[in-house]
Amino acid sequence: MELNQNIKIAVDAIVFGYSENKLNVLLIKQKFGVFKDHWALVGGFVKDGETLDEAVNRELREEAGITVNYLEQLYTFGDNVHRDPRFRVVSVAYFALVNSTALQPIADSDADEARWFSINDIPPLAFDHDQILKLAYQRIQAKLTYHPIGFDLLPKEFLFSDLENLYCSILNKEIDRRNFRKKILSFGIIEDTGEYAPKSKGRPAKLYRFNQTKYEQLVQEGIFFEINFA
Amino acid sequence: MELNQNIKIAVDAIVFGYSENKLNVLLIKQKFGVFKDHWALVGGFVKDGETLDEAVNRELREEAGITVNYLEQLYTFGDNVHRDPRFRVVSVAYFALVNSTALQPIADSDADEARWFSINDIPPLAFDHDQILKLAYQRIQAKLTYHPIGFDLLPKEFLFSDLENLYCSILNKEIDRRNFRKKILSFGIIEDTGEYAPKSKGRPAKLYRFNQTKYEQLVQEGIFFEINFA
DNA sequence: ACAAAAGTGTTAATCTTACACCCATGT
DNA sequence: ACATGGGTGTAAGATTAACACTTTTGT
Repeated sequence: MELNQNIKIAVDAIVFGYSENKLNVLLIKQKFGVFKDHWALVGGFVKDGETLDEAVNRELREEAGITVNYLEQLYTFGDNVHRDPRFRVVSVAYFALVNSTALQPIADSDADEARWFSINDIPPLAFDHDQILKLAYQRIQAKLTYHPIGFDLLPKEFLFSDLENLYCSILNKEIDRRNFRKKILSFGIIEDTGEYAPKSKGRPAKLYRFNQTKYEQLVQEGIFFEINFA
Repeated sequence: MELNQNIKIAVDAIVFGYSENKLNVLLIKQKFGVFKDHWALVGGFVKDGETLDEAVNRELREEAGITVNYLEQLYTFGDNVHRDPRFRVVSVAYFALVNSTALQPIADSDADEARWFSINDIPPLAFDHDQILKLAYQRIQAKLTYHPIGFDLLPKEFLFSDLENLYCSILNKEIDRRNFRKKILSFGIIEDTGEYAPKSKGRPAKLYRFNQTKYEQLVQEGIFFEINFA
């Protein structure tokens, strides 16, 4: 057994947020190294006694002062031996969603700067992070069509039109409002709060909330949340 | 940046094969260490200059003398810090399929022994390999219902009933033969060879083959191979 | 002629799609 | 009264699900 291995292991997180009908990605500016002043995903090396999950959460806290709502492993990037110019690094990439209310304050940041970028306006990224982001974007699109992850991007109470716009803007397509509403309501995982949105233009809109308990119950029963529409 | 990291990186492969209407998994007997004489997945440490893909393929060759038909990354196991009792190992698990004709000869094996086990008759496994196998089994079941991976488990020419049995036995359910045939044929990715199977009992059965070219063309067009049946 | 596995169509039920007008409020 | 966004139903079309008999061969 070759114990003389010289490969480092890192984690990276693609954090998606949603605000003002736009999907955003959290990036941090590199402070050191070849990629100094380039934007990059949140990430860093795993500590010896730390699980991968712990490492991601720690980096999210340290670099961006953020706690995420949803976290899943995305893919492990280790087929480009020179993805990091310093030495060989294998990176386990994670896919994260934050509630839009967490979008504003990027506190505790020990990175030079941490910012949200619209998915349509991403600067050149350090390392192979553009590739990782591309995969994450595909994942969020695919996942949205068979799992109700949209709620992890919205505030606790939201309008039906928010949900609708979220689907439209992430999937980049028009959807039929009536069919969408019917489908989502048919799952029975969101409920009317009885409240109305703060007054704005037009007819007042009902506020809805996601019913986590009901959701878990349905998952138990093996229900599949497929959303097919135009 | 903490360069003083003491974590090793390994790859493991869950190799599925199919023969005599049974799904099989390739296991090797451990030669050394705490788990000596336990069965384990094919796998080993990644070499410094080697990609993860190369590492898996090398291990498959060295430990089992096998070349696989389909290989995809499954999941990276790194949340149990003590999954290997010797030191910390993060393992990138791969999911592989081999054509059933490759099932018999396990040549070149530098493992004490390498054998196929029926999925229903798996011995206790070393490390956390039972957990990895469980995930791989879920993956093959899920994947079968939306991707035509069954062909990577069958010989080049096969009977419709082989394909039917493959779905039944992997998914553990009865299927309606007529509806199944209709669905599969509707994709247009398999074709009649014009040949018939070696004579056996009953009416002679046509031999079919998978049309890789047509398949890729359809993927290009964005067709989704969903298979829903009883 | 019979046993064994292969091959084949139709119908009802369900789900999906397409589509347009009224409602409640603020200005 | 009108502008704005919210809320709602129905009918045609497509897909899925349920179902059993005939064909071809070997024995």
